[in-house]
Amino acid sequence: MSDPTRIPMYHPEEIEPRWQKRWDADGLYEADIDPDKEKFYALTMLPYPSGDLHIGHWYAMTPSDARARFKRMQGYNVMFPMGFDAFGLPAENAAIQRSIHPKEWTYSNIDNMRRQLRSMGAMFDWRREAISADPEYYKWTQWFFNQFFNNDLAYQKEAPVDFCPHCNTTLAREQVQGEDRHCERCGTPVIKKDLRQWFFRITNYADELLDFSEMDWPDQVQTLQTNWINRSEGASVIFTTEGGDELEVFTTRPDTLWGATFMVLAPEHPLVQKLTTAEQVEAVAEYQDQAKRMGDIQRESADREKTGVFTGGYAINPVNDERIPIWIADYVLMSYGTGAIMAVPSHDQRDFEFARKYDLPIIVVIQPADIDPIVADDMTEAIPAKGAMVNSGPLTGTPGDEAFDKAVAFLEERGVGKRAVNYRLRDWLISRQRYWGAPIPIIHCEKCGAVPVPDEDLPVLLPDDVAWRPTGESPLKLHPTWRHTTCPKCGGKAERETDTMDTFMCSSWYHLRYLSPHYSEGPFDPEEYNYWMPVDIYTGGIEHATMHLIYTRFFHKALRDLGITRGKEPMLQLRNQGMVLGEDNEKMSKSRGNVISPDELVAEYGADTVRAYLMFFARWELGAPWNSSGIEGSARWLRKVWYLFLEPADHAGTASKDVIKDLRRKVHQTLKSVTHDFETFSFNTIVSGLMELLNEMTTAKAEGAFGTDAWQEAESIYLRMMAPVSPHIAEELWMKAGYDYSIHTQPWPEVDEAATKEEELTLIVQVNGKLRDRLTVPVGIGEAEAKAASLESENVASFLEGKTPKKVIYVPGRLVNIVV
RNA sequence: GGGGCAGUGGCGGAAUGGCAGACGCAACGGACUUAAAAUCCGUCGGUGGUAACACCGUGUGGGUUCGACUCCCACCUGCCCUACCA
Repeated sequence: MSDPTRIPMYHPEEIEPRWQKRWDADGLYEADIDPDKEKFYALTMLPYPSGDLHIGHWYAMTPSDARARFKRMQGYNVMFPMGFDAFGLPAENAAIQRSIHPKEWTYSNIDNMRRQLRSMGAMFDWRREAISADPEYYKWTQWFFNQFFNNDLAYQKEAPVDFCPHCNTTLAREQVQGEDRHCERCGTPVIKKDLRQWFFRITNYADELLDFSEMDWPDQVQTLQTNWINRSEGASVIFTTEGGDELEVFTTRPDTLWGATFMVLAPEHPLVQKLTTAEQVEAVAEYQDQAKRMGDIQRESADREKTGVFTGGYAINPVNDERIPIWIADYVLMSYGTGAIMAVPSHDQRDFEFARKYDLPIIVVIQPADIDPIVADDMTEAIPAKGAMVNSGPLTGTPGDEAFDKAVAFLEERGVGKRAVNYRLRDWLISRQRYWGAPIPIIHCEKCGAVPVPDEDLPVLLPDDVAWRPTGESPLKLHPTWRHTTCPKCGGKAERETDTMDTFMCSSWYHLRYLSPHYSEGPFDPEEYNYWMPVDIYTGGIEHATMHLIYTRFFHKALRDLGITRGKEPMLQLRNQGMVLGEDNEKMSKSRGNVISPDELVAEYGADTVRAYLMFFARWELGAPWNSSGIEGSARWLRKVWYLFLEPADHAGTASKDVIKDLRRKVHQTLKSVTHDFETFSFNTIVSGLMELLNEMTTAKAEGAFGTDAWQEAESIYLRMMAPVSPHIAEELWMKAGYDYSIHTQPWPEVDEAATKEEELTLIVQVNGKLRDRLTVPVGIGEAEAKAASLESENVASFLEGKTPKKVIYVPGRLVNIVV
């Protein structure tokens, strides 16, 4: 088909850099405020500068870019920025391994990745690039800390916190993962340490974070966040120890209060020492030691047999004044609720196991209607089902559906408890004992306490000359001079906070820095904010559901309450891509040797082919294993497109009216579906639709359509449809065809609805729902006509076997179903 | 233990409740070529049949419906999240 002597061959390696240079020089993708145009802020998660852009980045960003381009052609003023999340543990760990300064390592990686990102041919507006490790960026990260500190959203607290012994730093609860409770970054199981750390009051926003009503976010992310926050409704109840101390517990089952036969405290509970009697001191101390040694990993495995020790102390059950023993056991966690529970063995499985093991009394107080009368001594497991209250003093007989409310009312009347809500969400621990992060802008003064560095003194610069090897202490503490300063309040001798901030703090607001990355009057230029915010579409991986995506929502809401941002949510729409696995169907990793390098692919096929394949080869939200021969299909597609439009045809202009009509129909039908698929993120069917149209156009060309008006229309529409997918070849062919520069500033083509209409349709004829015949009939066929034609079909007759149809169902334009 | 997602040819996948398997990859047969690559034409879910065609077929079992890959219920398998959460 191709004759290289007549037309140039398709050489992406020549075309792509040429257009990238031209677009760059022309500022084609620079997005500025334009009050006459509707704005569209398209955001994709910024990469970590870990060295190389991997195929996962391309997979995430290419469709995001294509859709941003599509929106632009639709007439929106589209901003699509890019930057680097440059602080944090991985950069530092890698730097340690290689003995290079983290700064040097990070910034040389950024240079490399910026080059790789440019090779994608994406419409990033590089003027808006933001790098979180730049002082002009982290100045404002620190400023936000001050805002939080000054408004009681940041506080310091000594607490048992998660500590990664490999990374030598504390972690937020969200950054501890999996059954073995390992570090999100390095995979090492964490340990608990008692440390004084900085926290943000994200729990103030727990309820608001559960409200997704004004967002178009995937259900899955909403569910993950909802489960993570884990709101539970119940009651807080005040028990009193015999020593007169109040012992508050949280329960979701106030209706079982009369069945509480003992209490259990976490071994670390502050009241334990006071409660313990002389006889029990030794046993309690030993158990506490043991619990401390064991750590959370073993403690929290539910299948382990329950253990515990009696303190010797007693409490009074406030609903019936019963005297019940107080135990300690490691199945009660200090980090949830109040670190103390009332134990109702009859209706809670854990309490049941514990009671059986230590021979504690079991009293049945709930009798579900559909279960035989429960006898405590015969129970083999707890009965957690709701039901009518029994053995419950004045509330005995209360039906199951009223039990909760009545019990709470009873508590409130007596003044011993109240309705309460508890969350699993913990406050966000942001202190890190590492070097490569934004210093927490606090000065500790003996007289004045923790004093924020005045805003005008920001940024607190990270010193370069630091021994940044991790020791478990902040490296900044080891710097000879850095920490020594004077108190901004009293002028006395004082010391800087030496911990740095969690890098998730930097990434919680980067979408705001893109608005005006060099603005010096504030974190962002309000004028830019007013025009561009909120983010219209945010794309990225779902692994951030309970980390970045919850932090950034909190950040926005907290800032809104401080008058800095506006609106309920920062990102209106979210879509998550899946993962590209290795060809062996395993996660890509260097150790497995199954990593696919985008640089090599670009060198071999060109960026346009890689882009097209990434959009085509899987359902975007699911991902799939890589297939290195599959990409040949996309390469073939682009080659075919190239020759389709450039290679002259025999019999040009001789096409019949029918060929022209069919061509226009297919073009406009494809335009309709491609437009729809861009809107709905169905990227794979965009490419398959274009491939299908190519096949049809190849036939039409052979039938003489080349050179006709309809052909020219088809070409113009085809190139514009493919421009978001493969921007370089589209531009090249567009210019070769003699249209105006640039294809990427052209309007999205309009569907000619009339042209999409079929004249004939295939009428499906079914007998009892089974396909028996296909009839070609005119589109305007009436019901009676269609039914009659179907009944006349010979195939149908053979299946009717002379029986009379009971019913004939007609679906206009589709089918006739004959029921016998 | 709790929650979520997924299950369609050898593979990736397509299908507003209405022709299952579009499009592509791989494979096979053929054309072109000294040859290979590239390109082009054709076949390509299973069983039976020379064929026309018939029957079966979207993880399993039920249900709703004239009609189910699609909706509902239960289950199986895989992946992900979460977990003594009181």
